[in-house]
Amino acid sequence: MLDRRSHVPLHVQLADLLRKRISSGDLAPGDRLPSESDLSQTYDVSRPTIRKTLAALRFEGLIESELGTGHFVRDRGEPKMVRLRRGDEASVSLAGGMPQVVVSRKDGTTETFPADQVVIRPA
Amino acid sequence: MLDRRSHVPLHVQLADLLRKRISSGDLAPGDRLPSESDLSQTYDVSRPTIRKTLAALRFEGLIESELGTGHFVRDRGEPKMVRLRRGDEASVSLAGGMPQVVVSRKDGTTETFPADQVVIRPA
DNA sequence: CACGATTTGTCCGTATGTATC
DNA sequence: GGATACATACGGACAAATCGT
Repeated sequence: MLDRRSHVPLHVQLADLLRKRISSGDLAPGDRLPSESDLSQTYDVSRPTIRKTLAALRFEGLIESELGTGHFVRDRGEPKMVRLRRGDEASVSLAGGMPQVVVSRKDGTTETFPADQVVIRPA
Repeated sequence: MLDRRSHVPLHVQLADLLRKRISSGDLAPGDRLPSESDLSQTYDVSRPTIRKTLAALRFEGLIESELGTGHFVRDRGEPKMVRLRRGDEASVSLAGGMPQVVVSRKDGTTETFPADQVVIRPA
């Protein structure tokens, strides 16, 4: 499972492992992950290490976390199409919780979208 | 400084505070931030809380951390301009270390850029 | 409705390793 | 060698939200 002698941090190893379980379908969208205590026991690492792992997956948009309930594999719908007209521009904001794409329109208005669900196209 | 009675987590309050010190120029590019122990004392929070704050700023590209040396305000050059022609599309990848903008060209080639230094424009 | 169990969120303290000066 | 400083990992404590009894 995890290699303690490796110089790769445990939370990174564990994140890779869980990413594979998700992409393979072993953990499907909507599924609840084992609780942090369970994960802590089965992988024999501390809860802070578990939480660091889950924080990374949450940042990547792979899971959602609900207080008092659990961590769930996210259902990623169709990527939202964002079209840029002449004079518009888009950038990525990493501030705040989740990364977001900020679109500044020619008329001065701005829109924001979750960065992991956006495809940007011209026209 | 920090409001302990607020329901906003301390590391979030502190991150906001440091972001302002950076954007205001109080902390200029190249400057070394106070050590984690110093910050821990001056803001009267634990070192893990300090580290959570600095990790956020590092992820946003605001600071760099060097082992054994300190945390430094990053010198952010001009944002790189990425132009999208018809048939091109751009998306954001959060997997791996730093978020990146992936541009898929009409001809099948792809380019990647650090997400925090990119402005996307049509044409 | 009340209570307790479960689960995540936040915060603290500590220890060890390693790189830099 | 010694002091300083960041990286990783462990543990415990309490709060807040949810759910079943």
